[in-house]
Amino acid sequence: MPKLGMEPIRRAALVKATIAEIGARGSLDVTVAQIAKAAGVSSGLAHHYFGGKEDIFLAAMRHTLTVYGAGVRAGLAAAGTPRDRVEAVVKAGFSPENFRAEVIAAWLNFYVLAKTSLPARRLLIVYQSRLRSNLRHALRPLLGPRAAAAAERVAAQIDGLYLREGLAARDPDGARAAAEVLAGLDLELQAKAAR
Amino acid sequence: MPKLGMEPIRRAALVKATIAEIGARGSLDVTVAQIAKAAGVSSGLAHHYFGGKEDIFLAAMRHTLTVYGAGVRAGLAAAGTPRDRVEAVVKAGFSPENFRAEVIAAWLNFYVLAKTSLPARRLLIVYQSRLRSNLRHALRPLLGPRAAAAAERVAAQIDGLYLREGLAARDPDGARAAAEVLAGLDLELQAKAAR
DNA sequence: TTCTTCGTTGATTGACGAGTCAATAAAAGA
DNA sequence: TCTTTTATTGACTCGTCAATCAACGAAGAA
Repeated sequence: MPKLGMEPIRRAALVKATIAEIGARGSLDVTVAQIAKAAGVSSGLAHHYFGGKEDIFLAAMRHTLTVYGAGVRAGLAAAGTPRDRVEAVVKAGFSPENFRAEVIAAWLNFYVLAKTSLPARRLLIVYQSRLRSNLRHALRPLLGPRAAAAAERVAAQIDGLYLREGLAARDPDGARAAAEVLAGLDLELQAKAAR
Repeated sequence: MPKLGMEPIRRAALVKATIAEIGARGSLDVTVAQIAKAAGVSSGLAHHYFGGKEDIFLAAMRHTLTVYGAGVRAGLAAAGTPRDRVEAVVKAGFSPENFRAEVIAAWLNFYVLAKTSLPARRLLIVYQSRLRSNLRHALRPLLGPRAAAAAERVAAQIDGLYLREGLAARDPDGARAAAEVLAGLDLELQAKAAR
């Protein structure tokens, strides 16, 4: 059986299974055995490729962050105007890829993990910093010195909408959430114009 | 020893200890034994007065919600102008009483619990509904038909700021967070005025 | 005083789960 | 062919923790 080079395949399968299981059970108390089973391997193998449970979660977290980051970059690359750039950053967070029940449940899990795991906390802080940085840069041409404060508000809105959606899924495609944040953005622009 | 009427005292002590332990450990994996010890009683007693661990958490949740609700009502009662009413609702969430590391950690815990426990989910939904309702009513005189959308944005900002503060405490008295939300509120008012 | 009820303890049980380990099997290399 | 390396399993160990339970002490009732 053992064809060589299984490692990346297994790792990917386990990461995917981790997010899927968290979402499916709706619970964050997922056991290694459950994850392994969902990935079609034994629990021993999960420990073999990852050091332990926390490493599995961290890998899932990195994967989620990577997917999100790729979405942001793709959106930015396709954006023409500054306004497009802002929309790209906002919409990346609410894209069907990221704004799914499983992924949102995983995010919540990461916040919990970050309470006790230093690497997890670092990862989350990196994400938050990037999100704010992206928003600031995209908003700068539109709002000038007001960009920083506006970025904070928009970022908080995004996080808050994630939390709400995680509690009671009612916006499966994320369209409403994105529209809501962009409506808030328009307020920032109007306030600037009114000066 | 047993003086009569211990039940409410013990329940209160256990609820308080629950929130304190969650905050102190920084972890949401708090054991009944830890809570009981912090409350100065045995683990058996915790099971005696509450049915089980989940009931203890639910009681702590209800307590947190009650404290928060009382804060909102007190603020509203002291508010004169509509603007004061909005500020009261916002500031209640960031008052030193509610916006403490322990309480924020407890909130995160409740969100996790809500994923698996129906009563917990219901309680959180009640809270969210109340928050939005309070904001809508307070904003109505200021924004008219725009009040509902503005309330959603403000509520999302509040939740998002809680999440951020829970990750890396950097705003111990909540002053910055409250100011940030109120700055967002001013945008809503300016946009209305600019029509 | 005797009985009942409330308050309280801590040892115990039973379940569950993370992580280990010895064993097996298949490919690749010598 | 023989050996080494990689892949894989599942039983086992060890610890933890929620929940139970038998027992005890103290206050009030009869």
